[in-house]
Amino acid sequence: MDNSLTHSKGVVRMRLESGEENVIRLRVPENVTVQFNDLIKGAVKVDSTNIDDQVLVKSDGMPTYHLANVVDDHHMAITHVIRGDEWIPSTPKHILLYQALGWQPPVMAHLPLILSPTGGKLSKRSAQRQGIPINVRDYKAQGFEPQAVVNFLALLGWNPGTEEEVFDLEELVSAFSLERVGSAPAKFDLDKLNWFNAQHLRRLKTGALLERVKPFLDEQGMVVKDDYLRKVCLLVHDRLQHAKDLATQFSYCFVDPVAYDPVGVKKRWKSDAASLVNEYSVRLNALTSFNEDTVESELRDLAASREVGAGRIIHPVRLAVSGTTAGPGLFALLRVLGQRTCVRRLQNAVARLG
RNA sequence: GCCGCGUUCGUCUAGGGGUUAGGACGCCGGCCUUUCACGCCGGUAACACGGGUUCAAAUCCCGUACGCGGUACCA
Repeated sequence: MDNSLTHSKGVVRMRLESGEENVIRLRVPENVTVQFNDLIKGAVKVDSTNIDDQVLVKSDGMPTYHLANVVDDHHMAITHVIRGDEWIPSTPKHILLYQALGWQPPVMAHLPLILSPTGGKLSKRSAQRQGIPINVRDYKAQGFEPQAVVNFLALLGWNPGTEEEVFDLEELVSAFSLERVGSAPAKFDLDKLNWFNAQHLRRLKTGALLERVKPFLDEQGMVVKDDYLRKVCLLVHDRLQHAKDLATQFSYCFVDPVAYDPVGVKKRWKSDAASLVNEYSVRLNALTSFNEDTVESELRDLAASREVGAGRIIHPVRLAVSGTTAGPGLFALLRVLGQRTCVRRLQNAVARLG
């Protein structure tokens, strides 16, 4: 020990006057129990022998966090300190400081930590390795709904006491209380976040969805008129999990398919496909009123006259028009794509798939 | 090492002396359907372990194990 307590006053004064560097520490009382009542953890007790004499003012004259924090909070009249679990060990130091300064400590609440899915705290590095966005910017870039992220995070450690779990911000604000925050750490679950995202996306009105989705279309260099985009949104709204899905998974709503899913081709493009699709395209082209009903009755009519099941035409047409085997109801899709586009794509597929 | 905080399905959690231990995500099956989603219905799966206390313990107490955090003139 080399401090002012271990030397005579004379020596201390001499060393001070000689300009020797020094720090100012908190003199932690010996053998007392420092206790505080945490709103989340309950009573936390620490023996003062486990607390070092904390540096309060560094040798360069700057206060340490511990001092600054306490002084700041007091002067700002802070009533509640709500922070992560990792601060629990320094809280007794702060309590001691409040006592030393003769101030009333604020209410303390220590939130459980968010852990990586593999355990351990969710650091930037561990998160990235597991495909978990870490910066708010990354959540935006990946098309996460702000409300979904907040909702998901809020339910990590807190629960409303009911079985409700999808909350928008306002609902959350009125439902939340520190009393219902648990004290065990929680692992980040990307699957569940994705689910929350889909829930929140579905709650969006079409107009709002439009705005969410546009940046991702821009990113892909897709220029789309609002009224067409609106129709597409109406068509696929329930099938989106992330805002960017429209520009990726449903890109065929905006550009002709560049390839046809090989598995789908094998399964659905039978020997009579080209002939059926070709004939359907001729019929569509001749339509004077192009809507869901007319494209459907043309198709069923064709199926009947060729004596095949409707599926024998529906599946190849879907493949021709979207390049995939999955998607919205075919007739609604055709209606949205429009007559010219449908005819063109059907012809292309006949030419390319034979 | 020492100090602290934790431990209910794989994950998020409800429940806190007597419950068929509830819900959600995921997964599996079914229904719907031209496909895939959505939706709906059903299934899978948990009280870390050992001692107490008690008529009765997932629930209260102690210990162990395990996990996490903190141990700076960082925040």
